[in-house]
Amino acid sequence: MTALIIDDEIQIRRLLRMALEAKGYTVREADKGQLGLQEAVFHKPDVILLDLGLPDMDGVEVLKRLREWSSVPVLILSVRDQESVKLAAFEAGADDYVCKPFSTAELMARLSAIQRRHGAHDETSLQAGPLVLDPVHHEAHLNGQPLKLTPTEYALLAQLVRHAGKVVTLKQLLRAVWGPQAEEQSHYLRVYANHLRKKLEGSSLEIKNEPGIGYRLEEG
Amino acid sequence: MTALIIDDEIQIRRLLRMALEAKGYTVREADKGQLGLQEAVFHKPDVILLDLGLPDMDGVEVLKRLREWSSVPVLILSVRDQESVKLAAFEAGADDYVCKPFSTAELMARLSAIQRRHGAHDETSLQAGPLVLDPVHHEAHLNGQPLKLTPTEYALLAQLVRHAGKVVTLKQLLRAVWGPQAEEQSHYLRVYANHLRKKLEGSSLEIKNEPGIGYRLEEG
DNA sequence: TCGGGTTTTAACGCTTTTTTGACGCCTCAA
DNA sequence: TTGAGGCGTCAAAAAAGCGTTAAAACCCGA
Repeated sequence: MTALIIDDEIQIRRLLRMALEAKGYTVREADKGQLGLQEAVFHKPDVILLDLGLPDMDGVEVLKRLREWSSVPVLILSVRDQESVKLAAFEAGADDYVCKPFSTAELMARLSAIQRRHGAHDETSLQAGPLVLDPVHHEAHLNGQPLKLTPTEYALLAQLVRHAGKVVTLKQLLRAVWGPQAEEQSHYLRVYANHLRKKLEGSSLEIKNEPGIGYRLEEG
Repeated sequence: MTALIIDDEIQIRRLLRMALEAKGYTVREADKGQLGLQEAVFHKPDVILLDLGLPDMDGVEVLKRLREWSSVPVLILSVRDQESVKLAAFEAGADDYVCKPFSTAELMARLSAIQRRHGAHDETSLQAGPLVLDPVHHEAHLNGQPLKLTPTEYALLAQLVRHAGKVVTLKQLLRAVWGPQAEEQSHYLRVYANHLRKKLEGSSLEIKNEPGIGYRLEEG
């Protein structure tokens, strides 16, 4: 997951970089519009944070040029709260518009929202209730405590967390964890669901079974 | 294009209705959460404007219930500018969050933005009146409530929903659900039609029999 | 080669689902 | 009026799926 920040103020870039890296993003920066467009072309970020007040060209212009070839989600940052500017930005294809000064937490939430819509699942921090998975390091934390998982256990749990609350079919799980040739080996799931249930014991999470269909991670 | 407004203040509803109709939307209204959810089930709006301060239930709760079976774009309206509320709303699956009082033009622009994103990838879901089937998760929802179905029940109902309103012949149903070698076992259908009728009881849907021909799912 | 952790396989009793069989109703035609 | 065929209903029998446990096979670093 790569995020591109296009902003001329170094303080803002630092702040955003910290927040984004905490969420697991790889961050790239640009302090000018031209440079930002180049970055977008060469590094294909998964999301762009674009300031409207750039020294070399107008932010809306940057957005228009970008939209000629890319549909990457773009969140606009701006000091200007003028309605005409906002409308122009949305017209040009912005996904959201946030005024400075902004709340970092809200910004991250809005980022997730537009990425969710874009279809590219926000894989930076898999989370379901008190359970947090770190896809990069294959680590898990439950209620802040480290949770030891074998690779197979992790893979299965990750799959369940990705669709937390919803049923994931037996085939989907088996394909994702053991590969397509294991689609019929549903006894694997019984064994590993059992392992995970023991490790999730005492938390608010439950792995429920829908007979003949699949499994579901549920928060009680 | 249909928009659903869920808000208890009639002035707000009037204002939004005018703005939306000017944009060419068909508008539906609800002044309570329960009613809003029902509207969403029956009329499948293309976008929802949801006020958080409803008299009967919390707006975030409405959103959660909605998200159990629908991925329609939702824009939150709220008088509250608290960060925690915003975060909860985004967490629950909101697409945007606007504080009252709002600019109508900006609201329309934001609406366009989230709808633009939504149009990108359409989900495949079977529907017949108040019944929604999700083929990916093998889940069913009736009037927004989860409906528990066994694999065979699901397969049969899916077949009926695919041809909702039309007669499906005995052979077609048996082939689709039990396989070609079961074409003569019309007995199965009587048993399972019975199961489904019980589960659909109280809804507007009926499974009707055409003697000697087949079955038909009808909305009354 | 050994030892540990991990994955796979196997076996048991249990629950849920599917199949089967039985019975009574209704309709239609002889 | 009566009997045959299709239908709805119920419930028991059979099958399939599940949870659990433990042992066997596997893998990898020491």
